[in-house]
Amino acid sequence: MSEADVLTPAPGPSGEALTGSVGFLLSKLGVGSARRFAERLRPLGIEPRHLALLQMVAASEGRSQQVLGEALAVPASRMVALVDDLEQRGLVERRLNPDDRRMRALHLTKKGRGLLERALAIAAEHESELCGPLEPAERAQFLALLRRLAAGQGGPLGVPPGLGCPAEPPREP
Amino acid sequence: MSEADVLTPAPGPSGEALTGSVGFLLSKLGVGSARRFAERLRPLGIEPRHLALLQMVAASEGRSQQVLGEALAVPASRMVALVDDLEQRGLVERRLNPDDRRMRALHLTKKGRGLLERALAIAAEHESELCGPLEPAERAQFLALLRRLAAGQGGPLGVPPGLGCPAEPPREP
DNA sequence: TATTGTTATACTCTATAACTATA
DNA sequence: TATAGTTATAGAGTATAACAATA
Repeated sequence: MSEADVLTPAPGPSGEALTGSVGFLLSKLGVGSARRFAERLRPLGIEPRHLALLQMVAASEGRSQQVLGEALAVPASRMVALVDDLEQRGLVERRLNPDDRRMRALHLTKKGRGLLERALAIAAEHESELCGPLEPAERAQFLALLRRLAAGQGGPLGVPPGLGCPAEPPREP
Repeated sequence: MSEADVLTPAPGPSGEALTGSVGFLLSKLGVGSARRFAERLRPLGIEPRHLALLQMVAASEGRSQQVLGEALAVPASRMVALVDDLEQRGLVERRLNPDDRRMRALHLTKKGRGLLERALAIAAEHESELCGPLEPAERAQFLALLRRLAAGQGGPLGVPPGLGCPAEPPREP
């Protein structure tokens, strides 16, 4: 067959209209960043979704699964698996509430606290790498613009977006 | 039960460390933007992934499925379903290549061309809405910063990110 | 024998809705 | 009866690998 005719590396610019748009770049950068962050987190044995929950628990210890699930916009049945993961790794405890024994109050273990710290350090690293191409002033400006856009979208700010689909689509060849 | 104790609306700031980060906001904005874009596209009967393919076909008509699949980083078996969708809607044609009858050369139909134009108009609308909170100068600056970051990540620029997971997680209550 | 496109299988992830225990 | 949490079921979507036609 004629390689030059059919196997040309890439079929052209494919549409500057999209590849140069804010929406396209935002989506591409967001997905790429999330994927690399998940990879950085992997040595710790958790995924970004677990970190989101760990932070929630740390920020308001002793809450029930239901309350945290609502705050994270995660359905109850998924919360079970999420908390199971963290509990199996000894990062979080389910404590029975003596007043209402239907509820499980979530608490961080010492191990969980330590891991959360390490995870946040990794997040800071990731942030630096991500913003590497920008000067400090540009980085601050970029962050400010991102905040303006996020505010324009409405909705609760603290709710993570990625809980809807797997944090890192399997990539091993 | 004591509502004030357990049902407090949101368990606090939940971790400024993440919610204020570039990575978090990028991911959140990217996902949100993609979701709303998919909704805008729905009346046309296509999803963002179809638009990406339509653009590819338009940019280099007559290529084989395999070539386009590689350019979009989409595995062959998924290309089949993607092209099926577009063909069933009469937007794209599979033409047999007389020289090598294993290949299907992809061509846009007249209807496909018309729909592509409308979709691009919708994309422009979406872009304007997304950037609504920014002044024109800020918008240009923001786009420039996004491009710098995207360049820093390496990899082909035109490859869309969202083809890995469903463009719009089902949301009907 | 190698390659293009297709189909089939198995797997992962999710939400919905029963189910258990407490209230 | 209603609620917190759990489990079971079914559905969507994917990649891997077998397959058919053509080279």
